[in-house]
Amino acid sequence: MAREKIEKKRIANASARQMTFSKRRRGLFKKAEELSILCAADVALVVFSSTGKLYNYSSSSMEVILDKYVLYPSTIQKDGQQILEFEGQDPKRIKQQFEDASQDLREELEGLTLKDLEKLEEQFEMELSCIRSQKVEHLVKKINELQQKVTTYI
Amino acid sequence: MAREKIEKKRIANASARQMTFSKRRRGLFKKAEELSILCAADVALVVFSSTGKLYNYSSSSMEVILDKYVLYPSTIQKDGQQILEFEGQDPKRIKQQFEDASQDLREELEGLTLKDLEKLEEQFEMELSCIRSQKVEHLVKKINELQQKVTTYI
DNA sequence: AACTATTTATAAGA
DNA sequence: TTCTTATAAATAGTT
Repeated sequence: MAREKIEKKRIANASARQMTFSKRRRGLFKKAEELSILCAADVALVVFSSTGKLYNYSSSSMEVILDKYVLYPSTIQKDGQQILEFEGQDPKRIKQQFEDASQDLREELEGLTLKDLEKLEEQFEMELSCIRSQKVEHLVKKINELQQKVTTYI
Repeated sequence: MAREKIEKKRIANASARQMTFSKRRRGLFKKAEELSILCAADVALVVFSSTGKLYNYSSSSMEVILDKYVLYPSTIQKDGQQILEFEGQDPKRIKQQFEDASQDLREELEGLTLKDLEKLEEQFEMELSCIRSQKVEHLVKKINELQQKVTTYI
């Protein structure tokens, strides 16, 4: 896309290839970021140069996106550990996921020591309180909205 | 990059956002493929639309690239989803893992409805009680073992 | 690292 | 949704 059109195949000259890589890599990462911002998409991009150097971008947490990829319904389901994925899903499916997760959890709990169990318990309590505060926040928001409506119509 | 320049922020209108997503996604994937071919680079691209649909591209095997990413020397190994594997691990690391998981959870909770939150709460309570009963069972077992020892040595 | 002639991508309109 | 087209952006080769 410039002085001349180039063929869609590996650039033979190594230094030209390196230069093109450097320019196009920047372009690609910029486009990835723009897509994620403009369209509220979640984007993960991993690039290894031909010399093995890593470049990566992710609009949120790389781990979260890659986990989401791995656990995507049509993607091969290799491990059953994911218990936090339920965005925009059918409630029945969420329920099933939780039941599966519970089953997995029970199985995983078998081998743990008491100390492990106590740590886990503490952790779950933290997550529960996290959910509860979110719930409260949600309710507060709703109440404020109603309040707003009421004040508007008085 | 067309009739008008657009601001680098989330497109407010949903259908315009969808249209832009569709166009730019195609563009991004094309650029990713070009980079991999022209520059002999290994590229993995994962995109989730705001509606949760997955699009992905990889110049070779997605799994191989992602593994390479995870195992890359300087990549921070946070492992947010692996919350049940901590036997023999550094307590600080476990703590960090849990904090990361909580953070992820908080982020994921943002978009949920009250009903979703209530279901989640219920679920976490179930899992918590599951852990607790496991803990009790563990203690009972330990007590029985001690009892056994005591009876043996009397 | 900068420049610039072209090619590409794409926002808005049809 | 697909096509068209004016304009913005990316970039290949050059300096």
